[in-house]
Amino acid sequence: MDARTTRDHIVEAADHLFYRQGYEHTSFSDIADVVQISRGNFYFHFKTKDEILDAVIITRLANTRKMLEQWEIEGKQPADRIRSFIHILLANRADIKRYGCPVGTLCSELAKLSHASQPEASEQFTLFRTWLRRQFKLLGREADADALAMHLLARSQGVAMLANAFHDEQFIKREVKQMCDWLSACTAN
Amino acid sequence: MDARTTRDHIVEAADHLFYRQGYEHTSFSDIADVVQISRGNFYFHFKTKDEILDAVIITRLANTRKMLEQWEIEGKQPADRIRSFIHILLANRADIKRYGCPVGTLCSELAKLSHASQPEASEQFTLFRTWLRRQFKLLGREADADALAMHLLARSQGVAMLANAFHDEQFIKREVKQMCDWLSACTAN
DNA sequence: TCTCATCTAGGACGAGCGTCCCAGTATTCC
DNA sequence: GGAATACTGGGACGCTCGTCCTAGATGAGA
Repeated sequence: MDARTTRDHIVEAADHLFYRQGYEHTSFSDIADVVQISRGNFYFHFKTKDEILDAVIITRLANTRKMLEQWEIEGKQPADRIRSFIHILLANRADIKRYGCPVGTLCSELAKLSHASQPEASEQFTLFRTWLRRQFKLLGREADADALAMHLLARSQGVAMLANAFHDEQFIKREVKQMCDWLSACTAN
Repeated sequence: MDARTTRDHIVEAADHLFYRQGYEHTSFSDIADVVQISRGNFYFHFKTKDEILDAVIITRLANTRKMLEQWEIEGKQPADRIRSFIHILLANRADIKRYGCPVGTLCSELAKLSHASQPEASEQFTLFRTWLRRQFKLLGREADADALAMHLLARSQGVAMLANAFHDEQFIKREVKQMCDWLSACTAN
């Protein structure tokens, strides 16, 4: 296990814990326990907790970019691609029910902490927003593409929030169906 | 200043700080500083931090109930009442932009902390849900009243989340208008 | 084999946390 | 006026936190 992999393990564990317990509620010890290294060793890889957060955010951004590219390849029609976005709610519904949306919950936590990395966390929303906007433009909705992208983002965030609050997976399914119907109506226009 | 008012001041300050900084990030000292009492004195009124949280939630629930009753009186038509709900997003848009929705953010924070009071925090959503459901029933949407209530709740949560992430008040205005249009379409059906 | 950079474990540090105690001061009621 | 009660301030407690130091292990290249 060389330096890179140890570092990667730390980031991976931190990513996992930040999502499930929140950033502030996760301590160095928590992460060290998961990775099975001493807290002292930890310091060699990351000087501060903020550094870990930044590394986690960078990783998440990279993963999101990869996922969006994949959707772009897999979905031949823009509508298919947008449906891929909508369906992450279904794919991750068990986690969403328990922990909410990883993007949204981190953003709002960092906002309350007045944390310097809040803008970087929001960047993940921007990634989705830009990508969705492009798809809607390809759908012929040049004029209101950004508004549609934001609208869809907001709806998925709201669904994640309530599914978490009520611990209700069924609600996700119902709303996903509605969003797909809404998308079809958009295409028809 | 008798016991009741001091206690009320503490709850009021805690409510304020929990919203702006989050529950975990707010310390006894933070609250004591605002209320201008010593931390020792604090202990006389509340034995634990959880007790304060419970008091804050109870206060919020009471305020919400009062607000819903008020809307019920002011709005003659169910659609007017539902519009009152939608318009809190506008009325509180400055705070929402900076701190998100007080209900949603507390719920998701407590969910991550696996806090015992998470269900009580979610109760606030239930209050809105039940109230909205009744209004939709009065609108003649007996069959899908609950789904409509949840849908509207989710949309407002999503709007609050993104407005906070992007620090965008304008987005709130756009989405509020859309929600009102959606409501009109519901009535027309 | 020796050297040097990389990596590790363990623990020290100062600070802040939630909690708790207690001596002292008001206030109320007989 | 005295006693009981309600309330307050100051500070102690044990703990965990993020941070930081350092001696030693490891391994690759000369």
